[in-house]
Amino acid sequence: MKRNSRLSLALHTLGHMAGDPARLRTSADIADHAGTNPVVVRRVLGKLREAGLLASAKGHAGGWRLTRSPQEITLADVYLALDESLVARGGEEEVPDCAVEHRLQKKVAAVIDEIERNLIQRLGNTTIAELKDTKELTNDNAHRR
Amino acid sequence: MKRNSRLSLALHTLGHMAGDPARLRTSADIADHAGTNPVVVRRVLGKLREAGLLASAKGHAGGWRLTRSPQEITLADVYLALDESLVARGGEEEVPDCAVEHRLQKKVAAVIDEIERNLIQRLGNTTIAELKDTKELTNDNAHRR
DNA sequence: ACCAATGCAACAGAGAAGGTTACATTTCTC
DNA sequence: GAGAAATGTAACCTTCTCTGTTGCATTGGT
Repeated sequence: MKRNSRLSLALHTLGHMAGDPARLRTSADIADHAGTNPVVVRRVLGKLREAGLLASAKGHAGGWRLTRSPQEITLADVYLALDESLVARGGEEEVPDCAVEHRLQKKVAAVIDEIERNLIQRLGNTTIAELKDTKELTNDNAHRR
Repeated sequence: MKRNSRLSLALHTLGHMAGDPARLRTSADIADHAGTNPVVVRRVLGKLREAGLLASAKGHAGGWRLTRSPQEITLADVYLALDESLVARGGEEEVPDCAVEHRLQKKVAAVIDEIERNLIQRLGNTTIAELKDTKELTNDNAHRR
């Protein structure tokens, strides 16, 4: 994994969870499958827990599971939960004294915002149920929300 | 400046050049105005020269100028010249053995590609002439291409 | 000849992100 | 209650990317 690995890791994990929602998975299992570290997994999945997509159980038989049906979790939910932006914003904080700079920032910001909304809307059209294992995928397109 | 500074710097500079296309500007002047370093300016503007948007003259009275009318240079031209991506792609090179990962990459890649095309199209609707100083901006919306 | 500019390579420094270790805490099982 | 197995979290290292900087060769006008 390299870049956007948080989002990739999150979606990858949720995709597997969607295939067997009952199973409780440990961060060690997940890290093993994803080729990364349990702490990294907990960092990422912790964000999803804050957003209410996952629940974690501490202690001996602890682990992670979905809190909703896979059909009710879209890629947009995950994207927003990580508050990542695939669309990179600029410095934003600097108020320019230069007129060109000022006009430029407004123009670019407007485009970026629109693109971001567009992105979220498109991500909202796919659920994590559509990522799970093939044999279960076929008879599942019926109950999309 | 912080992130996306190459694109910002490029657009900022071209915005000023659009206000007075005849004037030859040195990288030192530009760097001074933009609050950065002449070498950084040359790096960025060099990309724009490769793309044919700018010409540079070496030697004593050297400097930079536009090669086309400001109305004929869109933000998309600049964006593409820098081959930057506001939309961050993932690792791309890794071919996953995992079915979920594979399906995921295809889904995400499709969305990203569409967003990127959308972005470029929108950027193509604005020319650098629309960034220049206000007094010259008013009577200039007439000859948009 | 001299000066002022670009072109370019090499390196330093900051910042972000993943990876890693360590440890406290929780909870199940015995 | 003891111990094992899990999360939660902080601290640190490493790597990567990008900007900034220095230095120098080259070019071209005066």
